[in-house]
Amino acid sequence: MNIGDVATRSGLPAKTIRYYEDIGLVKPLRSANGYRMFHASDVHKLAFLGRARALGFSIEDCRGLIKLYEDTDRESAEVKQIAEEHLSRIDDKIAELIEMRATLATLVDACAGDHRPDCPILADLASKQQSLHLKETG
Amino acid sequence: MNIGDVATRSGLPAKTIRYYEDIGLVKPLRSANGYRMFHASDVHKLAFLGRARALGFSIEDCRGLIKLYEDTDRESAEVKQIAEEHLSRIDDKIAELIEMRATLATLVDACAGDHRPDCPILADLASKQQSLHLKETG
DNA sequence: TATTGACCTTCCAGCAGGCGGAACCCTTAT
DNA sequence: ATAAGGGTTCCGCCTGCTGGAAGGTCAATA
Repeated sequence: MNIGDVATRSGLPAKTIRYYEDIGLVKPLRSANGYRMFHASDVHKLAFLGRARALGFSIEDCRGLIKLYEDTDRESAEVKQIAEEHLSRIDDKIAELIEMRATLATLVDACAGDHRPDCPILADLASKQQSLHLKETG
Repeated sequence: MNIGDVATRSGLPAKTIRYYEDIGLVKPLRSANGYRMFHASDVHKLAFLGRARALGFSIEDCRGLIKLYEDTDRESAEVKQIAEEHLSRIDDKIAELIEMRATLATLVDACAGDHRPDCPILADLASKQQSLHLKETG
């Protein structure tokens, strides 16, 4: 089947599928006119990739997951490890964003947001000495 | 003052400072030997940028914030608006990550993670036709 | 004076993970 | 014959830097 069909069925843009071929995630054959020819299993694989990417797995993670997926003898521990590492990265990212959010929310709340020029947000950015959110540890 | 000093005092790598000059965030003069010459105010500005970046503001946000910072007649409402928009983006990102985390945590919990090949994580990625497809079809 | 070694300079390449567009080819319908 | 709607490659752009090569400059030392 052609790339357009595969795009529709897998839910990935054709551009992305070409890119995935570029980086070796899929290897479609070519027909006489140069068009990529995909198998049904490629649609499956691409949808798998789409879902893994939607869960935030990196391309390299995906490469590993695909490999494990295609190896029916793999140990589930290997998969779980990749997932747990990713989970941990997500947790770190969430923690980082929550801290950012707290600092920023404090500043936003402190700012009148009216016609006057006085602004605690800029004041804080300009001089961390009087920060409203200093880290006590670290 | 030379770029090395500025890097030390502002806390930004020299590479980053050169990049910031490239994109017009700072405009140091040049001495006879071609070295960049920074004012004390540049150190201040770069530290400002570093803190804004640490709060997750984009470079374009920073450009706006710097401009507002240097305009003593600006209305705090303008600053607050930029900050609130950013806060909203942070909230969206946090929500997205928390949802990802929940899905992934469920899968990780369901996976034995032992020597056996059976893995709910891969099973889910391989055939979850409906849930992650909803945003495109509905 | 020559030579380190630490500075500084520019430019080129690359990271993730693609997106947008140009320029062109293939197929089918009208 | 032509137009629409596939497909192809290639190139550059996005964010926000980071690393490295090749070379100029400066202060200190042997």
